[in-house]
Amino acid sequence: MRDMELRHLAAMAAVADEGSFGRAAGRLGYTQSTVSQQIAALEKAVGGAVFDRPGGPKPVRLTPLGAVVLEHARELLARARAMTAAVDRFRAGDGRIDIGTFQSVSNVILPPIVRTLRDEHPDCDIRLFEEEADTPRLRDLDLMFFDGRGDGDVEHLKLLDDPYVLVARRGTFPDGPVRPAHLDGAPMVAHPPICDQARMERELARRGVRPHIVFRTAGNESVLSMVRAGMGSAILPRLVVHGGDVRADDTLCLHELRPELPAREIFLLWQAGRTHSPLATRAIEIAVHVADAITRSG
Amino acid sequence: MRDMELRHLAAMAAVADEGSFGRAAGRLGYTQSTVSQQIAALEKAVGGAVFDRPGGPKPVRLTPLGAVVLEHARELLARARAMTAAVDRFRAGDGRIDIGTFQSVSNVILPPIVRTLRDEHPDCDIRLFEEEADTPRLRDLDLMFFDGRGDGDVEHLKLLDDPYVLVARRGTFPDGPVRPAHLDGAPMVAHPPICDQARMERELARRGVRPHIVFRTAGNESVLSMVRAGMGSAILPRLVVHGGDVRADDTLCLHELRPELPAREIFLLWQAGRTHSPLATRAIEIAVHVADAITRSG
DNA sequence: GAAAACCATCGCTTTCACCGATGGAATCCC
DNA sequence: GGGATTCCATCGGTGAAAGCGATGGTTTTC
Repeated sequence: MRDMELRHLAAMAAVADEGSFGRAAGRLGYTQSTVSQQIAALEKAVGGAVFDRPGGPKPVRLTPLGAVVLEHARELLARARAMTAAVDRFRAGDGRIDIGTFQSVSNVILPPIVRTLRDEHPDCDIRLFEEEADTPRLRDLDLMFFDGRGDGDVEHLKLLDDPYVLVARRGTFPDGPVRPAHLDGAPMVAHPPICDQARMERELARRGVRPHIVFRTAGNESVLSMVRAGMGSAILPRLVVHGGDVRADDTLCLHELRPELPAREIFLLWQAGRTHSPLATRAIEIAVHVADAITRSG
Repeated sequence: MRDMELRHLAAMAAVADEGSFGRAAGRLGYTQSTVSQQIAALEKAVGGAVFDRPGGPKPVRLTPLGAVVLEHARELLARARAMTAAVDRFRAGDGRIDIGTFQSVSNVILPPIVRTLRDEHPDCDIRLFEEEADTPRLRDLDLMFFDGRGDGDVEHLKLLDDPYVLVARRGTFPDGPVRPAHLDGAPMVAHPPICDQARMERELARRGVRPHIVFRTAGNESVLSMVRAGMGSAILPRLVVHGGDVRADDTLCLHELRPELPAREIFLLWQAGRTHSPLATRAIEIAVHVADAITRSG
């Protein structure tokens, strides 16, 4: 089996189609003698003649063994063609891409990326994974959005700074910037202390600001609802309140923080040393572009 | 696609399984450097890396392109294995055989042949074709039984002489041999004048014997029934009356012909120059053996 | 820092794929 | 029948490349 070659099988199929070594050679771009040798090699590999050669102008004819071989050969060749087609599609940018994400990115950054990818590659297969763990399984993903550099064998590309803003029920603070120090002891709603939330809280603490966290939830909407309900204020990355519905909400008020807190940084991560698919490469380009647009419009 | 080789795909699959070029080489019986070059060749063929090599003791890892390629490669390799398995089975004698036959052979010669073949090759696929035309389609058959040499590009092997006997209603003729001359003008039932029947009738005519054919039918049983019913006698090859039911039938009487008519000759035919399958070769051997046994017992 | 595991690369030899030309065999056509 | 035609097999030659062994560079492990 090791000494069977697709080339030989292709030659055999051509000969069977044409009924002649010479014509098959013409079709394949070989010499007649080459086809003759290819068939001879194939016959040595399978251990018997696959064609009867009547000699003279009569067409060659499959032997019973040849019929068995050809039946499988055609399937093999079809599979080989399917493979090159799949490779070509892959190289053109179709195929599958697995992207890890989290809420802010899912809501704001990812939709235009997905739309652009699907516009450019209608047949591509985009799978999104919104992981909840602190350090998700980058192992099985092509790309992952994350608000940190990641650790281990991970390469990162910084997409944008996502500055923290204060979201409060209107009237809680005077309009305009708020000093973080004013939040000391204030009731606050917050995300769980994972990812950048933890870093941000450490930064507050470093400045001696210890807000009173009255409720933690991972749901952005839940946080905002609690703020609306008067449960407390919230320090949120701007992307979280990016949607028009928050800015247009009269019961809520956005305040810049002065002096500002170090912004949450959003990165695109991938396993170090991994070769990207064309689709992934393109996704990275688009992500950078989208992030720039958001930063400029921010 | 032409420059993809099964060898390379096998190497790739082994590397993917083992996670290491060196171990894959060991499994395949190659050197590490050879596997390295095989993968390099494959990567040139598909136009991109199929493995990421982290370097050091870390296992190599499929690239996205590699995943696409491997998926198809495994199918190709499975098909290739299926092909060698099919070829091996064929060489062992399994497979299909198409045999053309006619009534006497179907009744007497073929059953022991089929039984022996099926005993030796339980998985073989024996297809029988009882053609009615005078010169049937040998083209699509592996072997054909026929009471003549055939014409055109046909090779023949004589199996046996099948002498003609006279079948008459008991009492029509005195027991013992009958002279053909006594049949001149006698009422007779006969097969249609095809195949050897025509030759036999010409031979009778050559001897000046012109029986009165009162009925022709292709069915052996019909001929015998008509003889039983007293419609006339019949000159039949001995194989036709080979069954015990005829000899044991008190209403019928078998007479030798003296001087005897030239026997019908039964041949095994096949298309000239065709390579036989092992199954066909074996079938020929068995046919010769069975024919000898019949001749000896006849 | 030494050792170990791993893959790429470089000569080198040998195999073999392919070509062009030639020869033998069967058929077709006058 | 004999020449022309249409086949495929084979031979010698050339160039590519498959495989090997040895070497070197890289990364991890201890």
